[in-house]
Amino acid sequence: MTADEHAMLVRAARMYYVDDASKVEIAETLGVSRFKVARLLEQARERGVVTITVHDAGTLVPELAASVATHLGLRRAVVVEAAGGEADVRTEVGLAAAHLLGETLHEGEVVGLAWGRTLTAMSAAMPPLPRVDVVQLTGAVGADLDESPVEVVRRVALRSGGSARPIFAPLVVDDPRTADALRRQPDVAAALRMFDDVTTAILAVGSWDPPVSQLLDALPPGDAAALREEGVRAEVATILIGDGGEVLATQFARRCITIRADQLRRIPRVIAVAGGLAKAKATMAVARSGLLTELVTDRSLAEAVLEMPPVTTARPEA
Amino acid sequence: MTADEHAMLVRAARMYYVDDASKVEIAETLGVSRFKVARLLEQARERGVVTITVHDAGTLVPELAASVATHLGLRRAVVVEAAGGEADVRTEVGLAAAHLLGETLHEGEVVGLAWGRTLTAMSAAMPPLPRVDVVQLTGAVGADLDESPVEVVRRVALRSGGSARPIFAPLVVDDPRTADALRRQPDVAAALRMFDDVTTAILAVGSWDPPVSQLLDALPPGDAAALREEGVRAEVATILIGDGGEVLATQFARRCITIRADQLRRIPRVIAVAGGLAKAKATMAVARSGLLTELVTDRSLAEAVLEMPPVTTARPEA
DNA sequence: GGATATAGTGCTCAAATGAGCGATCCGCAC
DNA sequence: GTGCGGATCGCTCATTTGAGCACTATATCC
Repeated sequence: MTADEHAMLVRAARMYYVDDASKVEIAETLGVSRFKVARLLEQARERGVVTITVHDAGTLVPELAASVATHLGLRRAVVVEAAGGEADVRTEVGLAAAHLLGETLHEGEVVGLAWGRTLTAMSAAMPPLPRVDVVQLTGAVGADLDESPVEVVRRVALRSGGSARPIFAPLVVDDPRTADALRRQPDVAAALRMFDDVTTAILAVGSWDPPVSQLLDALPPGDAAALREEGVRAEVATILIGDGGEVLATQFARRCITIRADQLRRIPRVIAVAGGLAKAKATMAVARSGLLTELVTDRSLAEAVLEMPPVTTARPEA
Repeated sequence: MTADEHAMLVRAARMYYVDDASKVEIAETLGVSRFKVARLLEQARERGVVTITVHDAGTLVPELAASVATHLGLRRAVVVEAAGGEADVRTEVGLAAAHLLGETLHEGEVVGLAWGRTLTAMSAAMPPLPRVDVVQLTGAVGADLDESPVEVVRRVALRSGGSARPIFAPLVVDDPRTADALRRQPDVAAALRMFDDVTTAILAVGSWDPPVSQLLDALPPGDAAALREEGVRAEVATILIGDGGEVLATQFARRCITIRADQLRRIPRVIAVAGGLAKAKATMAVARSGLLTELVTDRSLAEAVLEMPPVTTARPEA
């Protein structure tokens, strides 16, 4: 093909697709028949001079969602399309979780929130909610106020008009004694008592292998290495989980201000929010733990967990 | 907008743009009127759910080319669109240079070739050429055989069916004495004699500030620093040039096996090939040197040099 | 309640477009 | 020259599509 032909291809493509000119107009401008123009445009698409992309990020994939729910023994799953990097995936999955809450929360519920970048994204996209009370399920971590559990709780409560019960205490402290003392703090104790009233909990999934976890990032290297030795592969709300879904009762737990697995198990609705291939193994482990009732995720994670053996021990129906 | 509406938008867009379904078909599938479908598709484009891109890389921009030729005092300029990174720009500009040669070389010419990644790209895209003899204008540099001047010469000669006269000697040696000895080598001497017969020379432009030059990369750091001190800002075929276009006669030149500026000036047609914003200043300097008669470049470099003061000292007509 | 925007919907009719077809042109073998 | 693909071109005719308009539902203000 000559340079002239190519130039004509590009010119026709510009006029048709960018300037919305009709093929007849283009034909007149270029001095060729309208049929020629049609053939040029056809070629332009074949050769990749013109590319048309449909961005389906954010679209629900109900068929996949149904398979995933069955496969993981959950009452419901939500699967969205997501493209791009980790941050984009988090935004999409967070948005989907926000929508899910917007559509399914009932007035008067008590919502428990863990934290993580995905939940930060969720709280940022939260639509108006019915009046619910919101409680933080774990202590606070990290210096970045914008991503802290407190902020997540604040924003969700704001959208609902209900009360917010944050926990102004560190998630992990140096020894069990300090943790006990903190738990006795009136404000903290009030939050912990509220755990028994939670009707819907929202959790992010942390992966330890590969390491995609805000908790893991925040932990002192010594702790992280020791826990990994003990078989930790995933975590939700600072509850540590092994590959087979077993909840690992570690000394570490005594140093954390957070909800316990037995408490979480009594909550009627527990939603995990996690996207991206890297979190697939961890999400599978969490699903096996039987702590969850629902999952919000993206296509890549959904397809990955469907490749793994199904979860057989379903959580009892609510 | 609800998630359902969004899903419908995406679905309609997929069917129309990807599967080439008619709006009537889509209307039937989705159970809405064809007008609704038309409006959905309109929205899809407005909202960026559907994006249409016309890739015009490689298209000539004749208006710019004319301005650049005038501005730089050249007989001709070729300007192409190029998008993407440095490598993409080199490919496009190289392709344009290859086309230019394919269209303008005459049988029996003697073509002199310098080297550089742009010229490597050019030689890779070379169309069949009339029978011409090809001579290498500089010694060889670097370990990468694929990018060596010898390879460039070989490929161009191959496309034309004419003879190739490579220079199997290093471009730079440690002292002038060695260089002299090399220049007396029969094969090298034959090439050097051929410089006087060259009718068309093709040169890449090396930039020293910012540093975008294969020569600069290949030079010992000591040499490079010293030459930069002497005011070198650009180079073509190892001829070193200052900001004002002055050819810098350095001791360094005596250690190089390469064409001299005075020889280059006697060649009737000297084409520089260079693309990318980073090479704009260097290309301008080379243009001021009066060594060139033509330039092949991309839009970004063309627009950049048009922002600089014009070249007043044109090279005499051939 | 009633008047008035406002957005969304589906219609008609004319213009734009695609599918398929025969005409034409070119390169090549005989 | 003659005959034979193969490619390209522009035609007709049926289908698809867009522009503009009238209609309806909903919200909003008086």
